[in-house]
Amino acid sequence: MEDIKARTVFVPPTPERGVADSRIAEAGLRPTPQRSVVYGVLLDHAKKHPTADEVFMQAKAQKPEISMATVYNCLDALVRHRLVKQVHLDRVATRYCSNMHEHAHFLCEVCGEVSDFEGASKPRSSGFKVPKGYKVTQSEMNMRGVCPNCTEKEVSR
Amino acid sequence: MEDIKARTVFVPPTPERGVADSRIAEAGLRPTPQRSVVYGVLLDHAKKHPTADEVFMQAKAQKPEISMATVYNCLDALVRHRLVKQVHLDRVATRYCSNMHEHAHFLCEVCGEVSDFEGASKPRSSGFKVPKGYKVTQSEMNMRGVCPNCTEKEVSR
DNA sequence: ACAACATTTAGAATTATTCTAAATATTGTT
DNA sequence: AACAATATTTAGAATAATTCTAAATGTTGT
Repeated sequence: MEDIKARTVFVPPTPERGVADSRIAEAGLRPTPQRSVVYGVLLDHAKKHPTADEVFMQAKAQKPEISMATVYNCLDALVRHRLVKQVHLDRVATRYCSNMHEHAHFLCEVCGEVSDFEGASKPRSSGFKVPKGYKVTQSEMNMRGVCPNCTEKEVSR
Repeated sequence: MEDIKARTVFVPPTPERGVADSRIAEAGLRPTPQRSVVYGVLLDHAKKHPTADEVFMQAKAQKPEISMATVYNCLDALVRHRLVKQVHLDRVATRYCSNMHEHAHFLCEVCGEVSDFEGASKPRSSGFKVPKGYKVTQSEMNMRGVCPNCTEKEVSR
């Protein structure tokens, strides 16, 4: 039997490589083709919060020689240079997010979809008292529950 | 050297098993010896935010036959019944926390220590606008940075 | 006492992530 | 341009966290 997934991998309309490259450079990173592709995938799929594995598959569609190790290297570099955020929603794979605006993440426990909630995700704006002496450099606010879609389905059962 | 405390004060080798058991029962879970030990470990080490592996080691000290699979089973049951929270701070092991008061977690990127910050960690109290239709059942606020101890050390280098 | 069901167990299997060492690419220096 | 120093990428092995499986044990309700 044929592997359908192999045919149906979503290949995005060539992302704005230029934007990716210049942001990578601005952030003080060398804009290698691999970083460019990895960051491009994240910019294109900002709403999807892909895992490293998903990024790898997308990146491979654009650059077949890319390796998983490189994807991890690039993701780490992008995270260290504040172009990308890690999202730690549960015990399984870390997700990545190129939306650097202040926002929180919501995981639907029924369908598994991740959504962005705009609003205060930083300690100050969310009314957090950071004890004296602590230097906070990053923060993430995560929620879980049921999304509107799944609530509807549950009710109508 | 003699242990004075051992003669003068009752130092329980295990936590208040009774407290653990009754809370487990209240939560609607059958209070098995394993769940009791696992929850007891978390109650005793609330400040330490141990990983499943660390819980396993502590639990084994009290109940040598306990298995890793059981520790995961118990942790999952405790989490599902809202006696314990998972803390997803980074790409490595999930941590567990028996402090169910509203609070956030802070990870020091230098020493790796995890601290609790009291304050608003729930969407409402932290001024979050949860979009209409979303049902939020759990939330966690996590921060990273440098703790006072490590800031001091860095400065004096 | 018995059936139905829940929990525990050891160990295998799976999955995510990190490591390693060699190959390749880039940068700065002459 | 040639060369050394440095950074990045690569494949694959290694490790670590978590999940799965099937059998054994324990519990509950009748």
